[in-house]
Amino acid sequence: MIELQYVLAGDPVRVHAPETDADLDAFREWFERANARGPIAVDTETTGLQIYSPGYRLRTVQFGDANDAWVLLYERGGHHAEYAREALRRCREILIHNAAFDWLVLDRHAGIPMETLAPITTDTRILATLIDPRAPAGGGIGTGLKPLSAKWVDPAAPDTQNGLTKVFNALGFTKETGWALIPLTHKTYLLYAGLDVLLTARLAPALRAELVRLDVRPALVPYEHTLARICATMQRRGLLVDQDYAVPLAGRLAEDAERYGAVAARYGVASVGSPAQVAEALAGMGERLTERTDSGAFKVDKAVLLPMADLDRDWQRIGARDPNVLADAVLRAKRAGKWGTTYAAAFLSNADADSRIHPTISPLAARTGRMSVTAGLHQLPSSDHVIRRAIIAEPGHVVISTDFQAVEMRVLAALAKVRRMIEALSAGEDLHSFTAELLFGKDFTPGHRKLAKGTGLGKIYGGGAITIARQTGAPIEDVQRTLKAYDHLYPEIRRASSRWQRQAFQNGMVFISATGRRLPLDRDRSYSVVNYACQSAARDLLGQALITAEESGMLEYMRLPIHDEILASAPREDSEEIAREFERCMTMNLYGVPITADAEVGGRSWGSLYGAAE
DNA sequence: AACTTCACG
DNA sequence: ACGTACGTGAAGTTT
Repeated sequence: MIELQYVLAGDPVRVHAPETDADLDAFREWFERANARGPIAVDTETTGLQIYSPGYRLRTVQFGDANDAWVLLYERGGHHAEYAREALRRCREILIHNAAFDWLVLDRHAGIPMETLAPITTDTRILATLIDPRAPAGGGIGTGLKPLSAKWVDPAAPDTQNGLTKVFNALGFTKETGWALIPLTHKTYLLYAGLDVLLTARLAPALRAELVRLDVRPALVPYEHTLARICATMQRRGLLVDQDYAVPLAGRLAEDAERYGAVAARYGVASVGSPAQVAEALAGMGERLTERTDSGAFKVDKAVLLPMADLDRDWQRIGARDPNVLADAVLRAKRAGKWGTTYAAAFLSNADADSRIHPTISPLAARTGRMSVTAGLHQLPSSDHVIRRAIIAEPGHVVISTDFQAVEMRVLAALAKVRRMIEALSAGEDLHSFTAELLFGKDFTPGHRKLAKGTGLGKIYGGGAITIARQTGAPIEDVQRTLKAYDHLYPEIRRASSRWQRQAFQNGMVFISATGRRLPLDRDRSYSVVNYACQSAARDLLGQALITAEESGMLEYMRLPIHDEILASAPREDSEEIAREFERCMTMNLYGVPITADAEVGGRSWGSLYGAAE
């Protein structure tokens, strides 16, 4: 037995790594007692983060309570692996920090189905996020094990991840390769593996006490754990990449990027990704750059370059000036480059041996509670079908996309009790048309509706006339007039904004959402409370829809949540019926305001919903 | 690591 | 008193 000592918050703690069968029996004895006493903290060490990549290995499985950690050398197989699996099957209650990762690792590499662990798991990361959802960049301490342990367990608790990186480097490995290459019984590796469960075990009661102290709605805890399980199930399933389509697509886009890059090079721009080079070359051609970035450099983004290339926001010729050839080349080179690398090539490199992408779906990611998805799948171009065409439904299936209709506006109407909005929505009216008619009369144009829509969204985001004008393309005077009329028409929005800001100020700059979620506000932009309230409540409507859909047996078809949409893959012959079921699951009522959903049944590829042939 | 840009809801 | 676009993930360049 390898035995290591450490001191946490003044208490001596022990890390044990069984080597012989007798050592493993000692583990089993400890486990039986600890398992009867209370929750067991669980963690794994693996060769990396790409759970579905070939050659991926589960190296250790750790079990622990507040004082003892046991690091089982799973990689050695035999009894080491058997004892770990047996313990996992026998656990009554477990604590994991960021459970989805370990669920999926153990599901894939230890044969422990996620479905057996999820119902007995408390995820300390979920608890921490319900206390403060902010990332360090957003002003919070973050939800990593290190910062949380420093705050709640021991300010001197080591940063086990960073500490290991240093060890890796000292051994001649890198941050990436070290996880796979470090000798299994390296003392620091075992110590830190053990500390992670000791810290998690100590974190859980502290976080629970804080949730009680802050009076956070208890129902949020099981709700978030259910969503974590549903999202992890979708992650495990993954999405199919059409290799035969994606491979040539990546090549074609790379060629396009190179061709347009060569044009830019003729004008002195060696690298189109360098704003400084682009700005200098454009200035040298006599173009006047006026907009500046936060740091004072000249801005040369798409909004600046499109008009210079005489293109509108849809890349159509305006006919207002001679197009600047460099601006045009930079725009095209950058778009082809981004689409090629961030999407097409990434699909291929992210796909597993079965051509499936398993994006990390974080159900509780943004400070508003919104979900996030990796591998670019939340940001695929929607203006064109070429990229989405590469993602396909299962063989014999078609793609179904069901989305809420104008959900954030409906949420605003419900939360701010906007009388005329509620009346219109209850009568089944199209909200933006309704607003346009009230503002511009019966003969309002599609442009008027667009302006009404842009102003409504601007209201939710907290935008001003200038920004809304830039977004909608409408003249500033029209926008200013519409904004004024909007306030007159729906006075409850401004009143709710003031009320919510006041509530937040009186509650330590934390707004409590409709579902009881804590939403910290930035003091200098408290106006954003309207956005936070709407975005957060809309996220919880999607969360509820995911849960309802699972209860209706739809989970096997679900592939991805996308803020106001559920993407699914379903057998072609049942697709219409399943689409109607998704609509039912997403149809609900928020304080008397109908929340409605609309399903679209496509062909084999996601691109079919964006104009692709199939 | 910071900055800039670009893709989405 | 007035006005402020919100939230993400990913890639490339510069420091």
